[in-house]
Amino acid sequence: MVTTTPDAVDRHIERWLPVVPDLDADIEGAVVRMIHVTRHLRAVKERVLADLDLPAHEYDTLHALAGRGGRAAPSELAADLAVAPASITARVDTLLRREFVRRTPSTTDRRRVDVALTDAGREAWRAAMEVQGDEEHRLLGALTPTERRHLSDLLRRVMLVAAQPADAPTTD
Amino acid sequence: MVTTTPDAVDRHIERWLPVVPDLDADIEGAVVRMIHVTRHLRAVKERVLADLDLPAHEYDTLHALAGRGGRAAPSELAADLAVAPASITARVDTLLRREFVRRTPSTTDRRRVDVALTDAGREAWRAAMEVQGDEEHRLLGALTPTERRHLSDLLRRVMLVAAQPADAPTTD
DNA sequence: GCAACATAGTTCGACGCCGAACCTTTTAGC
DNA sequence: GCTAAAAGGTTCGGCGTCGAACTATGTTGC
Repeated sequence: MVTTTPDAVDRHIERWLPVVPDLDADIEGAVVRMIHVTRHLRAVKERVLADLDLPAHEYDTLHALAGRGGRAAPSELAADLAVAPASITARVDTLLRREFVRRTPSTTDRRRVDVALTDAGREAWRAAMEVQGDEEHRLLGALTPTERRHLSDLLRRVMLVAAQPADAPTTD
Repeated sequence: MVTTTPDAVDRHIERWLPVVPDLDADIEGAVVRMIHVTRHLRAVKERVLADLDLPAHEYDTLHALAGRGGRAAPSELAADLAVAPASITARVDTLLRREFVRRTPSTTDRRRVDVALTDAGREAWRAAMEVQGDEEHRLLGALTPTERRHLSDLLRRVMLVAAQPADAPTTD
């Protein structure tokens, strides 16, 4: 007996159960659904930002920059975005061409470089922010506030395990 | 008062609240955690499969193939993997080089092509299957079976909204 | 001081992905 | 039958990502 309509993942699991009998429907279901939801959000974001001529990865970079008050080192952006340093170089290059960002060498430590949001960059970010997150609200709107809290809490506990190395002692 | 240890996402939200005051901590928290967990799983999978000299995307392709009984059309794989048809051509090309797969033109409809798992391919898939999913179990092991069911159910409801177009009437 | 090492960023080469154009075969219309 | 449209795959060109090698600057130990 099912209290809700089956979704694509229920069908996915049903299809796989015969070939992998020892499949935990809840584990597989949760994982596959997280993958689908994140992929969906990314796709919608990409579509929505297309109207502003702003690829998602450029928006992400502006966002990370804004999160640090509008100026940061490439290495900081790389860490915040969980991306290779080489990618930051490339992203900043293209943001430079659109004048969304300035790249100035540090005077105190001449290895360092400072990446700073221009007014145009901050404006583009703000405009994208407006429309951004709407889809997240729509999706999570399927749940009540209490359920959302619950979901967030469950995921936090999963996160904490993820942050621990696989062979660490379980500190129950 | 917090019943669990704060995680990286709690810190993320705390850092962003000042700059985006109308931020729903539970929505943002759930979304960002899903993104982190899926990214983590992908990274671990990549590392684990590296021992078998099997990039994740090749494993995924073998997996999709196995899910269809060992033979499928490129277009079916593209649909199952949510990937462009051109990518399938490339993936099958490299799997061919490793003899994990056979590509035979259909005799009945000569536009069609049949991609089939070889014994070596099925064996590689099985070996990867063994180690695959361990990390999923470890992460979700942070929850009790009941909580996992609950998590999966909450995510299903989110999925169902995602599958609906944004402007569809909410069929409460 | 100076040699050895560490750190910050960039350049380079290779890879996977995608959309668009393309080729071939099949199906539909008449 | 024959032409027009549709369908299945592949090729092509461009882009983003990454790891590794490289350059330039700082730091440390003696």
